[in-house]
Amino acid sequence: MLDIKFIRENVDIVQRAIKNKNEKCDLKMILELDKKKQKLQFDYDTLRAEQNRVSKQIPELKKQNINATELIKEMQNISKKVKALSTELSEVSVKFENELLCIPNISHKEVPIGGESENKFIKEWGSKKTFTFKPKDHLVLSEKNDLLELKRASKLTGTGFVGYKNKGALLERALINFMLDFHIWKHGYTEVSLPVLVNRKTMIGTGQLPKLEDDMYRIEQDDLFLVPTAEVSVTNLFAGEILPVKMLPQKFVSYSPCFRREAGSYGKDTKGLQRIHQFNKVEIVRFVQPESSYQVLEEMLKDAEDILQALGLHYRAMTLATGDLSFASAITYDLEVWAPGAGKYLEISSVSNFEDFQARRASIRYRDIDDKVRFVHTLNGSGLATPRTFIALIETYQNEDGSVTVPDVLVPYLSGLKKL
RNA sequence: GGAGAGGUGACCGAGUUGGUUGAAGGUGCGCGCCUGCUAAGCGUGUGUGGGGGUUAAACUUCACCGAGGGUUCGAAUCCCUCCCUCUCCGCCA
Repeated sequence: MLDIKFIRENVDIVQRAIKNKNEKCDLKMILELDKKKQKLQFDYDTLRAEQNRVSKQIPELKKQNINATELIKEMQNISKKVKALSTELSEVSVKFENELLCIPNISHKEVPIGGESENKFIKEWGSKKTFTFKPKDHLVLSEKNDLLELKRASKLTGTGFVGYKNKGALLERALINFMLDFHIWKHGYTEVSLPVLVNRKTMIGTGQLPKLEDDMYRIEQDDLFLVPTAEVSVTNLFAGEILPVKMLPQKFVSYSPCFRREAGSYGKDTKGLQRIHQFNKVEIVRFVQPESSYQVLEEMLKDAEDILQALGLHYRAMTLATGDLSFASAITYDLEVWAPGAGKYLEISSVSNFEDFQARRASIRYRDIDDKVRFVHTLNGSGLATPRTFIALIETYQNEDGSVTVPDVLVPYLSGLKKL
């Protein structure tokens, strides 16, 4: 959420930000609602002050045995007016708040403007592996080694739901543990394991709602949502709190299943593990003071990169252009891992700085050394999602006979198994 | 799911015949003093958000005692709905 004061004073900037992110919000209406709300608030306050003042006199009069029925009668009118104003005010306020929640975050000045084609290359690590044979894709390799349970899993739920099996299940579990351990012991994150079912307020806090309701799985009976990422539960951990400054920074790593309806993306990258409705991910989240968030963003990018490097997977890093940037993010780096069998890069991690956008929505603040209360900055990054890591890994480490060599760092996590 | 208890400021905890209680008291924390030692004492200050006001403060006003409604001239206090926590029972892993 943006600060309404900022919006009032920077209408052009906000308008441009909306356009750059291809959002549709009626900024003009929001400003009108804002004005209307302010006026109503003023009228209400004035009348209430009067009401409070007189109401205090009544017990005084009674004490002195003076008849107050006249005065009370008078006040009945004011009471009615107060009620009417209050109703109107809360109606306008609700409308205003709802509209305000639909304004996206403003992108950082270094973010390229435009659609996906404007995503900017930052760097790459390693190089596309060369093979003496034609590399197979993950579907063929999985079939050959009995790693996945695709058809039967979709029987259970539907298309877009997958199962891991045999050494494939082992490998996926190994990846999760390896990544968790890496972030905990090498990067100093604290692990949290939180509910994957969250309420509406929580989903609003991180910015999934109201905009993306159609992309979320919802349990209608209880009005709960399945999280699309652990970011949601972890970021909202401090919702509504004012943290003492000594509690900052906080760095969390959390493994969770993620649920995404992927509404409107049917037919795109649907093969195997590429785009699925449920997958596992290890997520890193940080709460920091504003002045350090951009330095921390770089650190987090490196944290995600470290995993790929440890696994020996070639990747490149991109800065997402405004049109590709998520609603709540100010800047996002995407890591794209090379999948030799598929012959393309797969988005495997997003590392984002939300600045105070989520903190405002979820009201996550801290008391600074000067005793002022300020919003924290929140950041998160995938570190990493397992399905595409799985793809890149088996495609990269495949042998001509279709077997897969386990990279050294994962061997201990596979109980010494060196080949799939 | 059934029965009961409860949700007040950073924390603990008063406040239920509605009215100087935005909230006693305590703890913690800030500042000052005293004293000097493994600490204590004394004084003083200490919520958030919105509006007005100021160069900035001061000051002023409104709202907030789980959330939302209602009753009333007036509600933390009464009524209704919902949420959450705890205890016991049942059920299930």
